[in-house]
Amino acid sequence: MPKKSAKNSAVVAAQSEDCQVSKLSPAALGLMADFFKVLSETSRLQIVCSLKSESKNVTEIIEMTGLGQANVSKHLKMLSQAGIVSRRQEGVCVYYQISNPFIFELCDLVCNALSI
Amino acid sequence: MPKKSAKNSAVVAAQSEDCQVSKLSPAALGLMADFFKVLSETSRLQIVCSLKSESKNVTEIIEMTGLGQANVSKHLKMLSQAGIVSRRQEGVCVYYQISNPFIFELCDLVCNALSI
DNA sequence: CTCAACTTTTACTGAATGGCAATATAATAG
DNA sequence: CTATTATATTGCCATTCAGTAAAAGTTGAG
Repeated sequence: MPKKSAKNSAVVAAQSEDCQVSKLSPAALGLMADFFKVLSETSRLQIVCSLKSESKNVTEIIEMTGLGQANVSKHLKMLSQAGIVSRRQEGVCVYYQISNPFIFELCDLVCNALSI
Repeated sequence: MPKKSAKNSAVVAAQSEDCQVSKLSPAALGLMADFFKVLSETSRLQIVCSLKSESKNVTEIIEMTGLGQANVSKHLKMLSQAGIVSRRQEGVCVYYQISNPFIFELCDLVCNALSI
């Protein structure tokens, strides 16, 4: 089983033992902490959820979430820098989409663990 | 009917459809955000990792992580309130242990996704 | 070109929080 | 009882950051 093919699905990778958090250096844990931090705000989770079914432009995200325009723009920048969403410009509109559906698997995992 | 053969881990929960993050109310997303926030600090991840193999008392955690005493105490309180660790007193010592090993599956999932 | 629509950036404020030192509390030994 | 060890709490400071309004930047239409 080559690692390279396993990387296609984050879940598969988790079931193999390529990486174990308990072996990481504090610096590596910092990267992981940064990732969790991006998901640690309700507004950003709302934005992620609004992109579940299809890509949307900023105005559509604003309408779906009810968040302020400047706020959505900043959150999208953070989500983009974290690799969670990707950006695509079409004319005057900018569309965002989920980069890796792994994020929904992760959230559903937590959702079930918390029995929300 | 499960898609694939048995997988006896929290991943199974993610593959079933008990809960989907995309259907949650903002309030429910807030609970999830709070959970991620607990994991969004390097120090707390260090503490969690120090408890991977066995339960430890506060002094042992301080020694393993190199963090300050007051800090460790506060972080343990947060981890405890989040249900990630549990507390057990033995004489003058207080031992903490991971409440649910699910947390390591979660972290390993992220660890692989980030290719750390 | 100008104008309008869409998005990003900047400047600001208030709230939350990590780390630290000092103090307080708890349990046990002597 | 007092002393010691272990843990928890409090007060303070510096930093981070979500939210907002205003300004700036970008794109396409006419």
